[in-house]
Amino acid sequence: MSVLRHALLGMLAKHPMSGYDLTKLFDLSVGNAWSANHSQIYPELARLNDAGLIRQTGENGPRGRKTYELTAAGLAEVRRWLTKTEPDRTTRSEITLRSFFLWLLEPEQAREYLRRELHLAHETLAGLEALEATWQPHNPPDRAARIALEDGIRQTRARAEWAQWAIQQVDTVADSKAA
Amino acid sequence: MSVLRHALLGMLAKHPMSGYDLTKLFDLSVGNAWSANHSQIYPELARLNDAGLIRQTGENGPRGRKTYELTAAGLAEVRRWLTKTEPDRTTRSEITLRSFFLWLLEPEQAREYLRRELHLAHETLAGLEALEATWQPHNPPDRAARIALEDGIRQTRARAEWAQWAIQQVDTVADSKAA
DNA sequence: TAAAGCATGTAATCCGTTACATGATTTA
DNA sequence: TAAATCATGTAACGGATTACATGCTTTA
Repeated sequence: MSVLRHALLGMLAKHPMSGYDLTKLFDLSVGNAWSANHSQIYPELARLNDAGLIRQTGENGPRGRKTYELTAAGLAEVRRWLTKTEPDRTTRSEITLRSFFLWLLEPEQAREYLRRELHLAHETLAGLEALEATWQPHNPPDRAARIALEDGIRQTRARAEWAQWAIQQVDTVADSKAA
Repeated sequence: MSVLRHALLGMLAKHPMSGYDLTKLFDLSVGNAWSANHSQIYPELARLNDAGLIRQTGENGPRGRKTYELTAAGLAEVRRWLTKTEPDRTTRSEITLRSFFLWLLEPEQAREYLRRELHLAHETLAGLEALEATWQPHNPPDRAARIALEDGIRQTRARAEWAQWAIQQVDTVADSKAA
């Protein structure tokens, strides 16, 4: 059932990796869609190994590094997950939640909150667009990553535009009161 | 620290409500931003009551209904949360995560996945826009809810447009291979 | 040689979901 | 009178974060 399980299998489908590599990936590209800490990853890798969905390749490296590769059963399992199970589509956004309660603040405080979100969204967007600019996908995994990146860009842009719009709403109401 | 705690306080700021009412609210308006089950809400209300942030108003109703109202300390706490603490901005999107792994599927399976997301986003969008159309906010809480709703609309629209774009990407690659 | 980075693991705690459990009232 | 809805609670389990814990290797 678990998402992390299948995320790990999917990431190992590209090429063999260690728990450390996977942890770093969750901080970078994949991190825009899902995150996980090493403390969650290592035990899960051990379970996937026991289940025969991944297998440790050869020896441990000089620093105790363990590299895992996907097995045929593991690949079949990612594909089953992608085609036969429904993703959880519930979204949890603390940003949106907080906006429900902006009426509890002074207009200037509400504006401050929204301006900060606008600023942060712009920053994130700049980072993603910089990544996009240098991204010339020439193979299937990179093309898929490009599609995932595009989603991040569009979501972030939508958030920035929303914050801009919301600031105007607060301004309009504050103006009508001042008048 | 917890988000649920402050969500409950914020919701009770509008007017007194029972755990049952709050549970329903998490399924409706607020549900687009955050969700919670009654099994999580009831114990949390008991804790908030013990902490003096909310208070039970008068008697239990005929069906054992307990209505809670926000205390002055509770209101101060929501405001502190909104102005002095940072929201968690990490997004977890199983939809986006899965798109990283679309290269493991046949193009037609990938298209099917994206078409379904497109369809569902359109459905959600239609629902939110219908809500928007009937929403004439005349008071501060409703204006804030309108801002939150706008975020949901824009995020959902961005997701739909992304799915459309992604289908084209898959088509283009599939075509270039067929040619 | 000290700091930064590589590399893996376990334990405690918290949050969220699912399941279990009960009982009153309204409506068909 | 049976079903739907109102209404509240607890318990078990699983997933995620934070903290604890260790040790090697490369670089400044």
